[in-house]
Amino acid sequence: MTLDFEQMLREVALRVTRPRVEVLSAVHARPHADTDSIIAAVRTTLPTVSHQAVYDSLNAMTAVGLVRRIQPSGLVARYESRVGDNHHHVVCRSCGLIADVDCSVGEAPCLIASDAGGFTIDEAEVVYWGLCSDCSTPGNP
Amino acid sequence: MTLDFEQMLREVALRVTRPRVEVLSAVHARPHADTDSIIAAVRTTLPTVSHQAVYDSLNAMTAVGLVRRIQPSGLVARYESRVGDNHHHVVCRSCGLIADVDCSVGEAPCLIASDAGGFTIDEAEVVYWGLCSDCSTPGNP
DNA sequence: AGGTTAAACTTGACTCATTCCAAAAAATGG
DNA sequence: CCATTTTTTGGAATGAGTCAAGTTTAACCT
Repeated sequence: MTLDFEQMLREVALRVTRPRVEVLSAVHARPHADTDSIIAAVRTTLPTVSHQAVYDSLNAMTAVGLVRRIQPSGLVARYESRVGDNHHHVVCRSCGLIADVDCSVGEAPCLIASDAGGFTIDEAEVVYWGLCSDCSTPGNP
Repeated sequence: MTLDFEQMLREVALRVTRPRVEVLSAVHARPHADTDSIIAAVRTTLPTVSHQAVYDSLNAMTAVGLVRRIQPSGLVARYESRVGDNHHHVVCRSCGLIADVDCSVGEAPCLIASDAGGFTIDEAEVVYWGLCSDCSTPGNP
């Protein structure tokens, strides 16, 4: 499995380093994890990584589109490996759980290709807010 | 004009204080302003307000729906007075300029009433990313 | 009106995610 | 395998936002 990730890094012209491989692996293993969780996960196999190396890796991989950063209002940044498609997210207001949602209105790109107010739009980001099934069960405020 | 804002505060059962009136006025005067700008604006007429009072006012007014907080990924919180309708925002990747966009796909609530993956959704938040007309002019990266 | 009380405000310290920095280490390319 | 360039390290810094103790004030009551 490690080879997979090395390959993916090379394909986007990023140098292959242990921290990057482990970070990429961690993001694949736990979708929607925040930076702290990823640092913790990486340290189980690579105990000495600095938090900075993880931040750098995540930024570099986000920049080339290997991973995707999601950051709903008021929450810390989270990362996922599902990239390239056009899915969105549901966030639980109570516990912060995030789940994927496929684009439901309109077709694939979910994007206004035209410009609005002179803006040239290249991405539409949708966040749905609500309660997950656990939190909407009677008894949880 | 001051009376207007006092009235609005009373209608939502918030105590009428100078800081609140001035904050509300500032949010109306400059849509999409961030907290710092609002603090600065309020201090032109009320030089001694603490930043905490402004934060508190904004939180209280956001909680009752008198103002709306918007917080695109990576940017600081911004506030606007246009509430109750269902408009969204375009954000310029280059300069951070924000403009309003009316709901364009689907009808008014822009909301999946059904539940996705067990979630009970109550709000759909859409952010369009791109470049404003100034920043997409040749010459600006 | 004047007193009472709960809500707001002030001040200043503090948190915490994220970034900056300079030196040390490691990964490619020749 | 060595030189060059990029990463990683470790620690300090930044900055939006929050917390808490004590004081002030708006709103309610008679």
